[in-house]
Amino acid sequence: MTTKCADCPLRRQELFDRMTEDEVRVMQRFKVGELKVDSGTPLLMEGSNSPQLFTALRGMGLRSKLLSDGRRQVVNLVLPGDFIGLQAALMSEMGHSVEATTAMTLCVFDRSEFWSFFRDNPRRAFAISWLAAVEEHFLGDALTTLGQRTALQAVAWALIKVFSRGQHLDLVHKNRMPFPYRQQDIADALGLSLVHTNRTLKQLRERQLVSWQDGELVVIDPQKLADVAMVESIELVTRPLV
Amino acid sequence: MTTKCADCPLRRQELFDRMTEDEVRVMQRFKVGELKVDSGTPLLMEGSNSPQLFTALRGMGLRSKLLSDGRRQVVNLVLPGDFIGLQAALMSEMGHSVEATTAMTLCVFDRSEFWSFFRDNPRRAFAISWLAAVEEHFLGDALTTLGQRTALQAVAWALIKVFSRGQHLDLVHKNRMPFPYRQQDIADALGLSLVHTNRTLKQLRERQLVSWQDGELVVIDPQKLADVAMVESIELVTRPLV
DNA sequence: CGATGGATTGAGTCAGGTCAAGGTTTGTGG
DNA sequence: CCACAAACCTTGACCTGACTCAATCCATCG
Repeated sequence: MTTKCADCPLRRQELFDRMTEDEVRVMQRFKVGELKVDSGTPLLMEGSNSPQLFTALRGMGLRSKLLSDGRRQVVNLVLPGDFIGLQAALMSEMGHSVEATTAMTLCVFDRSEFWSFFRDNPRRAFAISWLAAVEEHFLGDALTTLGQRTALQAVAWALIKVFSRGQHLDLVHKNRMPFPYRQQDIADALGLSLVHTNRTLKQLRERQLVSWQDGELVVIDPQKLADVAMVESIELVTRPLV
Repeated sequence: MTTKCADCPLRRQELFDRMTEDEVRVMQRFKVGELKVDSGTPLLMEGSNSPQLFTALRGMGLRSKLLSDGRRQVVNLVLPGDFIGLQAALMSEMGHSVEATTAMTLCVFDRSEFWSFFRDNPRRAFAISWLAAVEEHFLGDALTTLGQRTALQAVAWALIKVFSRGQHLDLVHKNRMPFPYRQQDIADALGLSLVHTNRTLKQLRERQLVSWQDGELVVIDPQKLADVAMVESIELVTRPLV
């Protein structure tokens, strides 16, 4: 039994823009099913032209690129509400791979329907472009982190960033949120070695800013962490859900 | 006297997708004028909500973000055909600043017309989203460069990337293209210090791969340069022009 | 109970950073 | 036409943040 878009638990969160009933109907028609995958499952491959597009409903994942010599760059994390396959939909090739880090539930859309969906629903089309622009914005920030921040600032930046996303998704309870990634994932996201990432986390722990163990992230003082990260504002911007 | 979209010199280049006559008319209606600026002129500021959007017609520029302590990250270069202000159009705030490096000529569009333009012209809307996706793709590559490549590979990557863009724009003649940036710009783009960028360029020069002086970039052996950069393919993907 | 995947820590090295000093070119005012 | 300044490029010397290599520890699991 798949979740009806009308009953979508995500749409209720304040993070996501309100949708008209019409839009909900349109989404429901576009949605062809639901997919449940185990942790570790690859969802899309870099360079592939997937026939399916997804929206993460439950669970977490990550987007990454592989270099020919095996080095890996984690491009972003995937959290509930994230649209997966935008590049495949618009261009026709993914620029990165996506895999499930935890078990995930995904809404499935049919890529072949994408163009008519886009053409006939300008408001939804705009929402999709909006998502692309947000991702571009995020990647600009990430680039700045890798290029300009020190390891300490970078790790702090990454953690405050996910934590803030977690807050908006109601994943945070009493400063705690589930964070099922490995240190290697964060290292690969920040262009740091595993060892140095580990030492840097230790430093943040000793400074009483964060602790991260057993898949749980605890941010003791978000503001102080943001200061270390040199992040100016952590404001809520509502976003469309697709 | 402004350039008519019908006579747009860019549209003729094979890099850009063909447009229907109807699309050209629509673009012409959306275009409100032309802007000429001197080198060094700021075009859009990070965080601003510009009333104007642009397409670069002639000249080069760059996109950058500033950190609160003055460090700068160059996010991308701006070459003819690039759309400027996408983020302002879709979200309502730029994630980076844009400035002219050389004198530039820009097509000017009215942001307040953007939504109706987007709504009434799904094919053009799709083209815009396509551009956003391409930018996202590029930024993923750039992130991988900063995160995983060595300084030598990174500089090689940056140079082969612009050179390849230059080729598609007919800026290259006999392996030479205009390249009006400062070494500091490239350093800021790659998260390297100026000094190290300079030494790295020297190495590439000594290896007979590239030379760059007096605002002119000469790539002696593109394939070898791509090898150093660990770039697999440098293929032509046509793109829409807005 | 050994095997496997992750986290942690120590020791030594190096890629890339910082500091500092010229060199060149271009533009400007006297 | 020259002197001076400003902007950029280049090189040397030295330093350090982050990397690599290598153990060790700890859970989980078949």
